[in-house]
Amino acid sequence: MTLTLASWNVNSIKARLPNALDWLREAKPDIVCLQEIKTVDEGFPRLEIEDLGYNVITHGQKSYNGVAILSKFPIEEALPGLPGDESDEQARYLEAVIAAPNGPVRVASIYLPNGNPAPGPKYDYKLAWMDRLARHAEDLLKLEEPLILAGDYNVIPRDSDCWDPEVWEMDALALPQSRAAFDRLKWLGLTEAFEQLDGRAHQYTFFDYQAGRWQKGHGIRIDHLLCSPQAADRLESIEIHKKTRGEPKASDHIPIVGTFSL
DNA sequence: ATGTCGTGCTGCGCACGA
Repeated sequence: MTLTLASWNVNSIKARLPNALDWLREAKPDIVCLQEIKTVDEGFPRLEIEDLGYNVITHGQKSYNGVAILSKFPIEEALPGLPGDESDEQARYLEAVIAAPNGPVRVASIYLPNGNPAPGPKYDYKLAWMDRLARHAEDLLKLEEPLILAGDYNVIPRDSDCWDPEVWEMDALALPQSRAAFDRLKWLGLTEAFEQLDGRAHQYTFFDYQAGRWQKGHGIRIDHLLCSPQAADRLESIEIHKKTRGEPKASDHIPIVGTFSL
């Protein structure tokens, strides 16, 4: 029995609906973590996606951000919002317990703040958010269950995860403090799926719309699956569905899909 | 230095975020 879990920043689910439906029909992932749905819950095209056999939960917001989880299996619990700051109004985190056939799997859809320009208040917010994520992940790891934190982390883990490190040197996605905060998640005991099973350089999940980045092959790898030991042990493959980026009206992000023997 | 998308209002072009 295998379980496939995907993460995809769709950059507006309404603008991306035809692309998303096509990809769901073709890739048939069991669980999908979506980011940047850019709509309130009521605006999410729930019926169209339910028609493909998914249960749907959303944590939406007007215009910006917003995350969702789609699951072919029942969703037992929905936990919107990252703990640790009651005053944070940005919809960037949605956690769920999913009743997979071989037992519960805990999943979170994560849209980590971009943080530019750095330094500045937006970068401070990014680092504070990452600190909250680490503290929450520490709690979740104590549960010792299969856990996958999937999303747009807005962190380029290594220089070889972009086409030109000099372009990104001063950027919030690649600054040493951002990488250190990402590393901290791994030191807690989370395994980054692509690094673990593939690890090749220059395998990108994002190509900016601007400056012909896609045409030039100038991308970055910023969408990641972070797995607890109970999930990492069961990780069988990891794939970046690059084809989606070449479709008309594509998202600037590409789905990343993990297969687990769970 | 710039490039392109998507959203929503100050609205039919602009500001903002990425």
